[in-house]
Amino acid sequence: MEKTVSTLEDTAKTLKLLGDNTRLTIMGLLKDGECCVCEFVEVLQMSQPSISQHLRKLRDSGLVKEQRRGQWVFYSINDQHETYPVTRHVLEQIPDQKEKLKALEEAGLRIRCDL
Amino acid sequence: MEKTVSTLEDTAKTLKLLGDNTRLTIMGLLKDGECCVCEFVEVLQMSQPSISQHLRKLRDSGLVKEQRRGQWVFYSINDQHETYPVTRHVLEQIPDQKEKLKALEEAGLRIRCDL
DNA sequence: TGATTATATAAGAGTATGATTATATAATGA
DNA sequence: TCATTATATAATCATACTCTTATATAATCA
Repeated sequence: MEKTVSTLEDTAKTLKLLGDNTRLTIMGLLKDGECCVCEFVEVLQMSQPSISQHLRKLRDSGLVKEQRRGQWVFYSINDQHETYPVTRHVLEQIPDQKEKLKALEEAGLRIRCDL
Repeated sequence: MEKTVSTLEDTAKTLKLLGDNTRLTIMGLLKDGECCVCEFVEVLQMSQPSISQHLRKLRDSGLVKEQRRGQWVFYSINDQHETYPVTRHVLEQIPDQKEKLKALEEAGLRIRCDL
């Protein structure tokens, strides 16, 4: 039970970022591990630039980390972020997004990159 | 430990509302009990219409309730709201706003309405 | 090297947001 | 009833947001 109180301003900033269906879904997908951009595009059925722009906001704020592996860029949740406790709790309160990834996997579209 | 999972959309809507410094401060003030509009105006040092508009958003979404008592309108947190668990957790993670109300009280500006 | 795949960035349009100013409504009290 | 106090609403404006389209960058592979 961590009592890491963040500033009100930092918290508001994080909540604003999470307060968008697309970004909240992205974070929900990342809850179970990393994903690469094309997976978000596939799951969310949105244009690649739109996804990239959302990811940039999440990355700029530090909520997610990115790591390039070959031609892919993988994103993951930054659990070192100041407001991570709030983020994690939020992600525990929304419906699990795992099935969406499972559907991807069954369609053979899941990226398994072991570079 | 309630596991009331709300829809992702409802959660995003709530987070968006909380993701604003003014509204998050308002909710933080309400955490310790009801407040009336003029108290928010005083504490936040913002114009009355601006505060009213933020309160309307919070009320329209159901995050807060309003109750008129005489010439004052008191607002309080609606703990029956679908996404209340997330809201409460968020409010537990931000710095306490009690001192601001205490300052009001000491200045004789706190409304004690017993209608 | 050139073609392909994955991702990022830039520019533009349409919409939403949040503040201000002015005004309306509601309750109180002389 | 009229003036005052508290609050809500409407109109306006500047800014921020999110999407689309077009293009740039980066890595891979033939």
